[in-house]
Amino acid sequence: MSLEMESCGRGQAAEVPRVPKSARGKRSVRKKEAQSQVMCAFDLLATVAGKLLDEGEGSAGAPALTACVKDVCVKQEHCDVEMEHLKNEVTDQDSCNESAILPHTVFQQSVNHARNEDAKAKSEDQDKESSMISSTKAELGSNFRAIADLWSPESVEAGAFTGDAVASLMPTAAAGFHKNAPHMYNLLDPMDVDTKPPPLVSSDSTGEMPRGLKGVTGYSVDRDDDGDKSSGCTHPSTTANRDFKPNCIAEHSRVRKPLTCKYRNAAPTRMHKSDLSYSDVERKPSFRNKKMHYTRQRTQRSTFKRRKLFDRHTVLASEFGRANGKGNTKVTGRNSHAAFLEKNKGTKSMPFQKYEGNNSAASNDSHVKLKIKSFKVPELLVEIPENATVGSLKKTVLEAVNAILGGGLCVGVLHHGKKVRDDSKTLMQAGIDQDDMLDSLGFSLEPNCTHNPLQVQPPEDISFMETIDITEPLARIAPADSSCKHGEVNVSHELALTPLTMNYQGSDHDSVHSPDKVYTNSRALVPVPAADLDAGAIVPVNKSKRSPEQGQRRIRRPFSVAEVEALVLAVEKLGTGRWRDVKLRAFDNAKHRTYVDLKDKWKTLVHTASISPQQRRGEPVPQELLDRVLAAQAYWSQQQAKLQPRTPPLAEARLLT
DNA sequence: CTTAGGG
DNA sequence: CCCTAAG
Repeated sequence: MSLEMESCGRGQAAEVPRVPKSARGKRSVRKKEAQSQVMCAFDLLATVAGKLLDEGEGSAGAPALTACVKDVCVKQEHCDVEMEHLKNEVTDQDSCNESAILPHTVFQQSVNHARNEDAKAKSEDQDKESSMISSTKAELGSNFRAIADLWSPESVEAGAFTGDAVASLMPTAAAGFHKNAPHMYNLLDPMDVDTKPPPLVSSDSTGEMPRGLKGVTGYSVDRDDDGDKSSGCTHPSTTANRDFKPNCIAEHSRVRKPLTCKYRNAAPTRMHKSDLSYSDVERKPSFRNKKMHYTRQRTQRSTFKRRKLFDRHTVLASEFGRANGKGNTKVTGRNSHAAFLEKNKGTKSMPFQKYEGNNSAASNDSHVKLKIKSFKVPELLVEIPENATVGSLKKTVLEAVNAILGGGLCVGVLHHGKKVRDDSKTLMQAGIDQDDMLDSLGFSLEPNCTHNPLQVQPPEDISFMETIDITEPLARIAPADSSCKHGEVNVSHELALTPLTMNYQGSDHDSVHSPDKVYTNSRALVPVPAADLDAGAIVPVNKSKRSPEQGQRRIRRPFSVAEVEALVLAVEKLGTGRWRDVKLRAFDNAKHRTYVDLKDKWKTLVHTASISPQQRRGEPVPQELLDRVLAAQAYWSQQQAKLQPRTPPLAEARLLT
């Protein structure tokens, strides 16, 4: 076994609960929404906890923060995905799972369509696997979501899952940031259904740039078009699937509609307080968040093509462990090794501890404190190259776990109870051999990876990365292609998460809930700024004046090169005046990143491209991209100008005639 | 809600 | 990123 270093390119991020700001202005509304979100979050957690308690699922003895590898085995091809169903369904599974799965299902379909015959067989396998993964995630998701939200609110959203499904079907793309381009996940091409005609160029009605553009700007539209549209299928810069036309996408939208409706209609059920579950919450978007994602409205009312059914309903987690951005977002050895991923499933058991709220003094203060001692993730199937490094092992496991919890966690490796910090060491060098894996290897879930081992990645995009970072799933496919040269390690273990302590209040949706505190006791775990909690929690209806709660400024999330690349691609095609479309097209899955953000980013990009490299700061953006930024900016500005002077294309055409 | 711009 | 004015 030799190794290859791989840093854990992922950090957790918890996003400060925030109501989509698009609805700026109406603070009162925002407040209310946040409030609702918090309430729901707590209700959920409470529900989950309650269920578990009822089923006496507590494994008091589970040592927190550690996991044991119970089983290691080498397998051939794909992992056997055992779809062991969760035993403790926390709630209305049907609707819950369904909603969680839909996205993938749809995605897969389109992806498969896109694939070529020769890839068909493989595709099916993968498809199957993805499917299972999706299901698994859905299941786990429904059960863990509430908790997971504590760490990573966004990643739990449907969008996050979607990415994986697609990713697993993706060919092993070349290295480079492209691979992560978010647009690749957007199979749903707004352009295909968008009724809004392109603003500038008539020939652009199909979302294509005028041919002439090529000459003018120097960038190829074709590349963009094909690569982009076939997104989930191929690397944008790859010419491979050029011929592939995104028809499936359009279909997609259509297909989605019914599903969406289904989902929406599934809301009606009854449900008691005790029944209140995640799904329940989900079904009440209106209640939780009146202003759904901005992309929603238009969509819903117009074509239903969107599938954004969930809103973020988290408010507990907060940002933490933010890497200071800057250059450390790079994942090394990214494409170097193939192998990976997981399969997991299993039952989850979360030992809870319930104890009366001491301060229940407050009259009807029905607080209930729940202490989650640990989480158990029964089975995780991990595939790693024989020459995997500790780092890659961590990453792999992390990814598997993230897949379950939705991200926001880091994985630590313990050997004989001792933390193995050097990620660059090979398992062997670290003294871990096959035999060891059976009994002396352990994993720990760490909320924050600020220490060297697990490289820190700015919380950045949990959701974004989650969705666009197809690296992982991709990797997983590789082995298959290479006829699985690598051994597959089937690791079955328990993962104990740091305990969580929080207060939870009854689920009176109409009342104000105010979690006292949410925290985990492990160092560095999601420190929740009081503000955040207060934000959603306390919404003094009368306190007209300051409500800084809400005011929390969103955490800063530097755009990664991948994002920039996606942005550039989208703008090249759509122009600079259609941010909403750009958003939909390239950042549909990035819950954060509003179109305003994109617009702002573009603004800065243009600026950045104009200044000398020395003056630039932050993660350096490839000059190539900057050049494209300028080209696109120039081009679209020109178009803009053209239209301005009351020179309708037609008129011009006539003139020419 | 979206855009466009200034802060 | 935030905030606003406009559409």
